[in-house]
Amino acid sequence: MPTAFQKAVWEALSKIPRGKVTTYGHIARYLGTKAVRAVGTAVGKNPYAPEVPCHRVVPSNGKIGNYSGEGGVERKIALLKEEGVEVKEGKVVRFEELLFRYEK
DNA sequence: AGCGTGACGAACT
DNA sequence: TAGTTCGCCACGC
Repeated sequence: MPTAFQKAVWEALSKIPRGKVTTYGHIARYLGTKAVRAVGTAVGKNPYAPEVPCHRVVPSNGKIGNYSGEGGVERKIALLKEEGVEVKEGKVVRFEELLFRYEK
């Protein structure tokens, strides 16, 4: 049974447009919490992947971060590339340009 | 209620 | 610049 917090996180994920990425920090800010770790925990337990684009979430340093789904990080990178997000040497290329910013 | 863990972030050394 | 420390809080035990 998903908690209200997790549903909120997944809903935020679903707002990310194809070919873009966002960060855990942005999601946390959007949800009104300072605990990005809680967001990471919730995203990691996403049972709807890849229906919910959890692979479009990366750390604020522009790297890929982690992925609990099938194939791990490599799979995450493959999914991003298919959407037009370039990934080189474990990090997102032109990260700031591809960064999706939530509206308040 | 307390403790450890976690797909992180920012500050500090 | 890299590595460490602390903070954050949801969740399971």
